[in-house]
Amino acid sequence: MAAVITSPPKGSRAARTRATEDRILSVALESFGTKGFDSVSLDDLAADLGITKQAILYHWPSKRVLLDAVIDRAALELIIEFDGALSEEGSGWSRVESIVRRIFRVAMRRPELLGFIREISRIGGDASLRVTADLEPFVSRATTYFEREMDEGRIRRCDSGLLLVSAYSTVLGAATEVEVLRAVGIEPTLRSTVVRRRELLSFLHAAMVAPQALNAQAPR
Amino acid sequence: MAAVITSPPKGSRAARTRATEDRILSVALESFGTKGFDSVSLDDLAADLGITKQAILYHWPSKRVLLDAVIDRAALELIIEFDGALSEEGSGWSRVESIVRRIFRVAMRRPELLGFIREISRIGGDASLRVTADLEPFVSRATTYFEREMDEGRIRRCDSGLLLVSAYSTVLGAATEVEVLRAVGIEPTLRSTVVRRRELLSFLHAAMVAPQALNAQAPR
DNA sequence: ATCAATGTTTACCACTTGGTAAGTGAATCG
DNA sequence: CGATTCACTTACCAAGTGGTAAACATTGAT
Repeated sequence: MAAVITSPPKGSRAARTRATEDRILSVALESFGTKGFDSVSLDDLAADLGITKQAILYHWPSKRVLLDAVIDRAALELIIEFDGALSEEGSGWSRVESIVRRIFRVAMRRPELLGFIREISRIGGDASLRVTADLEPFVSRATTYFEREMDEGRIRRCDSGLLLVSAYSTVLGAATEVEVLRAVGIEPTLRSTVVRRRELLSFLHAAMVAPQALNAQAPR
Repeated sequence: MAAVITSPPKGSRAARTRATEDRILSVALESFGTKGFDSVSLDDLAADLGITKQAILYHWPSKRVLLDAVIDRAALELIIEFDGALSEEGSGWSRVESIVRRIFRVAMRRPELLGFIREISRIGGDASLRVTADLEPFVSRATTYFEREMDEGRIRRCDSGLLLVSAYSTVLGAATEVEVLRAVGIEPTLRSTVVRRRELLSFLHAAMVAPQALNAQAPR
């Protein structure tokens, strides 16, 4: 996570540099996430940005290093999107529900972000390690949260890591398999998304909520 | 689905040709499924096969046409893997359970097959259309099956297409997100897979089985 | 005004890409 | 047996790849 938080004087050269780097990272994330890392050349990227490829290589010495920067940016955005959900008010289940809704919202509005994570998983190697490292604080926070919920009996006791990944992959799968929807003749509409989200919440509720948890209310 | 079923005389030239084409398709499916279509050059492919790239281009006029052939092969294998489950004995739920077990088995033994379908989804365009067309008979069969189960009250009534894709993407997600597993510090072992499959079956059971269905038994 | 640092472009390079053309040795067929 | 078809290789090619070098324009400090 190399992102610097402190912002330089507005309008300064440093600020403008950061702005173009931001623009590059943003377009790269979009392209890598939807088309795949190898399918996007630096020339493609530069053309999309209205600059030359050498301008990109000025800011990062190679395409591979640029990818690392995009990974950091993607992880940061993911954490921003989801981390807040962990701090929200409410009982165990309602917080889970809130996380699911967030993931669906992200999957609908920023499909390239989740697609990018998936792409990184496929690239494997150092890229995977990097995203793992970047997301570690969030994962650790989520795990701790689940553990506490279990301790207090609001969630059925189970392996918290497994629970996290099950929930993640389930939601991600359900939220992103748009092409599969098309394969069965369903144009992905808002309505079908709502239906599937409701189904999914019911799934998760059945799987996670401890039977004796009376402070958690079943969905639908 | 251009695959010819009739096999020519064994040992004949035509048979040997079909054998190398088979070998090429097999390696291409493996490579495209794990590394992605654009990440695998014809030279890479040929090197893996111990032949030259022009030998590949002799059998298919372009990389894109080869992809179509690989799509057909992947769809065929998928159908072979799953279609039998629809014909199996048992009540509504036990058949669903059997399908889920099959998908998990495929995800464990042939990850590149599911990875390839996902890759095709990302490529989109004609490739997606082709896999859609190839899988249509199976999808239609599965949908019909679900409709009948609903009519007979063994599965809760809902949109059968949505049910199919929900089940598919949920299972696929849970079965294939190995890298995400690693991200939360879980080395994918046989045990963790078993646990996740059990969780998932419980998910699906809750979502699909009609409450009044007494002939269906809840898992675990 | 000057000058150095900075961000970007033009020009270029070695290498890889998908694809073509022509040649070659073996199997098949008359 | 000889001609031919077939499966494949060697030899190329034009376009595109990531990356380097150097020229160039703009900014900010002196």
